[in-house]
Amino acid sequence: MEYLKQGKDILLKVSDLDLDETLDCGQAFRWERTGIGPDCAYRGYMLNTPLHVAAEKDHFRFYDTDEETFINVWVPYFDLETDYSEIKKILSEDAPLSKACAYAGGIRILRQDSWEALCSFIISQNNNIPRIKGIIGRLCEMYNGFPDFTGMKGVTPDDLAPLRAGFRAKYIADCVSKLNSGEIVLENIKELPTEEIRKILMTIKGVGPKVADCAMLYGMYRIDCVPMDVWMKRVMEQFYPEGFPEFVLPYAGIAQQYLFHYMRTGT
DNA sequence: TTCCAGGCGTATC
DNA sequence: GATACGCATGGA
Repeated sequence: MEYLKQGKDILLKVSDLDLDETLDCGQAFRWERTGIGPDCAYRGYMLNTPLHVAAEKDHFRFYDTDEETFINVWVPYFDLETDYSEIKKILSEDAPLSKACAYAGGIRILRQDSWEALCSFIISQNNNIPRIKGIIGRLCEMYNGFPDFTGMKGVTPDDLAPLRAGFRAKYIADCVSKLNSGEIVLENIKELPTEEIRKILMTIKGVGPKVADCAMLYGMYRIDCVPMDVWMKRVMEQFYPEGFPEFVLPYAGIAQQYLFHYMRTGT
């Protein structure tokens, strides 16, 4: 990974990054493609830090981005200091994973904010991606940006009716309540063993194993977590009835992302 | 009209 | 602990 400043923009050179594969593969819901066809560009946010990013010939252009924001926000968000070539090399020892990596090798795991990821994946349950985006979009309209949970203190399901989140409104309210009371402190539990974090997150109404694993994988960078949705269950039944091979386990969450995308959009 | 969507809570055995 | 069923909403 290397970058240079060009006027107000930052130009990034990095391998193993495809904006479509990374920003539009169901791990984050606040990115909109602005480019037409091969002219690939996105606008979106990490919490309330905006970004307009475009893929150009041999680099990515981060429009109107100062160096401090780039280093502190976007380098970790896009996981730019992780060598995905090396990880793919390891994973490709396995046949199905080799295909999945070749199919969409530009996927990266986005290191999102823990609260934003938790809230987003509570909304994601039994839901489709366009509607998830709609609900989160209305949440941001309601609070003039993605709210911090402290800004939602005392919120009731009725208050959230304009989101049209359906039965998920009461889950969001319970999550907000537990975070504001201090019953759960995300910054603290981040450091605990994965199993303990999962158990704590699952005390929130509407957070089961799948949502908890998404919150950990995307919001706490626990890349050993494998969110088991309907697609991954099919993958596991079909290719890994005995579970992943041992050498995959440390990167199982990343493997999951390649396989999930391959299963959903590939052949 | 019916079915389904990156699940989960609840009831029941 | 395993298995069925309802759940809000909206698009196909």
